[in-house]
Amino acid sequence: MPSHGRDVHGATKAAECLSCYLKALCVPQGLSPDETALLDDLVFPPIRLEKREVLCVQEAPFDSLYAVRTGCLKQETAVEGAENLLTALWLPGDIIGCDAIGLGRYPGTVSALETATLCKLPFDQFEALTQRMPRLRRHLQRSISRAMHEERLSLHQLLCRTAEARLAYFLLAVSACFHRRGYSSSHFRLPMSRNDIGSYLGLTQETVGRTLAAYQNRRLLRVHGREYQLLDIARLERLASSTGRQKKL
Amino acid sequence: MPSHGRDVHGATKAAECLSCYLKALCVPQGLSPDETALLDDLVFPPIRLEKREVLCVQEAPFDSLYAVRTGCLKQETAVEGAENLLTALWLPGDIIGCDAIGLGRYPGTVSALETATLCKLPFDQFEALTQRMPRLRRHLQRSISRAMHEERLSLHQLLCRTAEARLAYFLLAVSACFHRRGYSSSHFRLPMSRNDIGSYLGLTQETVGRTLAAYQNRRLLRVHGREYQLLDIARLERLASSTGRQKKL
DNA sequence: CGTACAATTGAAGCATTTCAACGCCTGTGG
DNA sequence: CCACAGGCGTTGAAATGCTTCAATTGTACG
Repeated sequence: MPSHGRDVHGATKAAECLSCYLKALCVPQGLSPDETALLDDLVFPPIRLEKREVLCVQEAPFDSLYAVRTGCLKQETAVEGAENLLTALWLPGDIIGCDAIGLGRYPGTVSALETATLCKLPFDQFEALTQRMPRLRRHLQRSISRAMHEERLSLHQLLCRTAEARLAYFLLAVSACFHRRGYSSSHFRLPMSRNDIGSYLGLTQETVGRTLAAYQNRRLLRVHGREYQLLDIARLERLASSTGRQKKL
Repeated sequence: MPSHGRDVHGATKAAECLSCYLKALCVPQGLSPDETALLDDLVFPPIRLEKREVLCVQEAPFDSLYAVRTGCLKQETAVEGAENLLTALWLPGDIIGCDAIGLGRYPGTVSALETATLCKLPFDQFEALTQRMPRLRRHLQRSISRAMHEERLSLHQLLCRTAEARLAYFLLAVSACFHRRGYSSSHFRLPMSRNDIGSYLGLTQETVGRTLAAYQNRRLLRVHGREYQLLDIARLERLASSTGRQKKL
């Protein structure tokens, strides 16, 4: 494990972190300048991952959280008796590793879907820092709790929905995420294969493709490879929040 | 909010909590006697909820965690555009409210499926206490992180599985939970209606019933109303860990 | 004993998977 | 330059599994 503190990167680190447009998402609001400086010391200079490069492998000991600055990463978990399952997807502003704290190991293999940059946050140092900055820990705890609820709710909703509703839900979630980061919410590139999407939603690649084609015929969106353009978000939202099935009275 | 500390219940509280067989699950291991005493002060005397009684309603401000001592509770979340969704299920030893910390509100209405007893843990006092006992907070954080991963994984697995595999998975999870608490793992009462189970797994009540009947015909288990007896756990496990579909190549 | 709710069963329709075939693009090696 | 392989996406047809709807039986509780 590399040494931390003010090393050769010391001069630029604070500047980078402060200028990072994700700052508000990674760290709690309302830290004093002193506190901010302390946190900055922890954050390593951004890591760059090329497409298909691996950040961590399943079962590797957990040691760091990572904040996504740019790009898109996926987590694949191998479960016995089945092939790999795409269990998580991270876009800019997300924090990787929250699901590894309890286990002490990374619960899946994380790799970049396209060139990505990340901030590394060694967890033991982060923990030590929270002794002096309780807000920091509370912030993380809240994020995790919130993510837990959102994920629980969305997955339970998806369980009883048709492919049509699942995909609409998924695309809108991605769209909302991009929007929050300042990107366009209606026009974006999602560098996942149909297979990846299917694995994430519990569908086959054929069904994903067919459903996208059906959307296009209905002028709800346009897809070209992995470029998506949402044309009628209101209608997509209606699709996403219905089960997709004919009402049962 | 009721006052805490050594009140009329002061004399019995510590004794109750120490004798609770769930203690190892609620509190971190290795606390000193002093620390244990401090924690005991926080825990209210067990609350008793009758069947169908409500612990908290959706959107109510979050103020306490609850540890389940006996009984079984469910969480129903109302989402617009659909009927209620059963989003969580708690058995003895589980902690209620982890998904409310981030939101600051309870994300669903929690009610007892049968008579239940609970320990109430006011969260602000718990937070204050963690200042003196970092282990306590770390313990909670780990539990939450672990639960997050387990839930993420299991729900993603369920998404691509047949009713047969979903039910087997569910019954084994319940069985394992009872086993961990010292109850029989093969013979238990699960006081949920077919509808509840269906809502939790994203199936209809008819499918749940039919699948249970099919299990019975294959001598995998016996069901009588809400009494379950697992006869062939090994075979159920094989069912649960396969998708239930004919292999794709 | 009767009502209300829960569970079961049957039949029909629908959605998704499976399997197979094809087109497209990219990179590789001749 | 072309030929070709491999990955990815698309499309079609058949089979499977689940839902829907409706009718019936069973069970709990006044």
